[in-house]
Amino acid sequence: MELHSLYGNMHWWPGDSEDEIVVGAILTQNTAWSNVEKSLSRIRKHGLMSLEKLAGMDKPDLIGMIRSSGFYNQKARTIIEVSSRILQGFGRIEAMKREPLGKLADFLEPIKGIGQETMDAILCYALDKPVFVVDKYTTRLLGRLGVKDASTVAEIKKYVNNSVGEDLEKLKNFHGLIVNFAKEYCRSKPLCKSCPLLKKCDFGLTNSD
DNA sequence: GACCAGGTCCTTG
DNA sequence: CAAGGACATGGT
Repeated sequence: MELHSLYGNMHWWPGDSEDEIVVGAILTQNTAWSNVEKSLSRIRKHGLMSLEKLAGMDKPDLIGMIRSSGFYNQKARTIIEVSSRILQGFGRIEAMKREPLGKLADFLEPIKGIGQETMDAILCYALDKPVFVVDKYTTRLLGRLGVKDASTVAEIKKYVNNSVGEDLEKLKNFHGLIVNFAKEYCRSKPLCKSCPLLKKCDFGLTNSD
């Protein structure tokens, strides 16, 4: 709620297509978004920004394009693997969206290189499933705000679901707001003490959202 | 030069 | 299950 008033609405997750969101979700693992953007535009420029094209790429070629995002060996492998599995299992993202959340989670979960957060990001932002994405910022923020019953990822999800329910747009928005907020105020590990929001939120976030 | 970024996997105790 | 290391580039 507080964050909302500061930044307003946003659809969030940069990316023109669902395919690009999937790729971005993998590339951004422990990596600054500015580095990810370079990789994405390189892929786009070569006309390869589709799961179909990516699935058929040679790993060295893909590595050449995503080098700036770091961890390029694992990420290239993951991108190719995810792309070909989706292609084989569903044909394309559109078809995937019609499947139930549980089935999609079971499909994504065993893929190497797709961890909890990446999976949630794909489910939420590419597949429109009502899942709240918990990242390092979220844990830190709620921790700093003194939300005690929300110290594990699972607890945080439950906590957020209690306040925003299954409203897809709100879930998308809330994670986006946290990331934006964090980028401005939370450069260092302990959340910035001079942040105006945190002062207010010692009351705010805990019981509204 | 050190530290960090919208993590994940694998190995140890 | 918690902790520790590896993976890697680019910005401050």
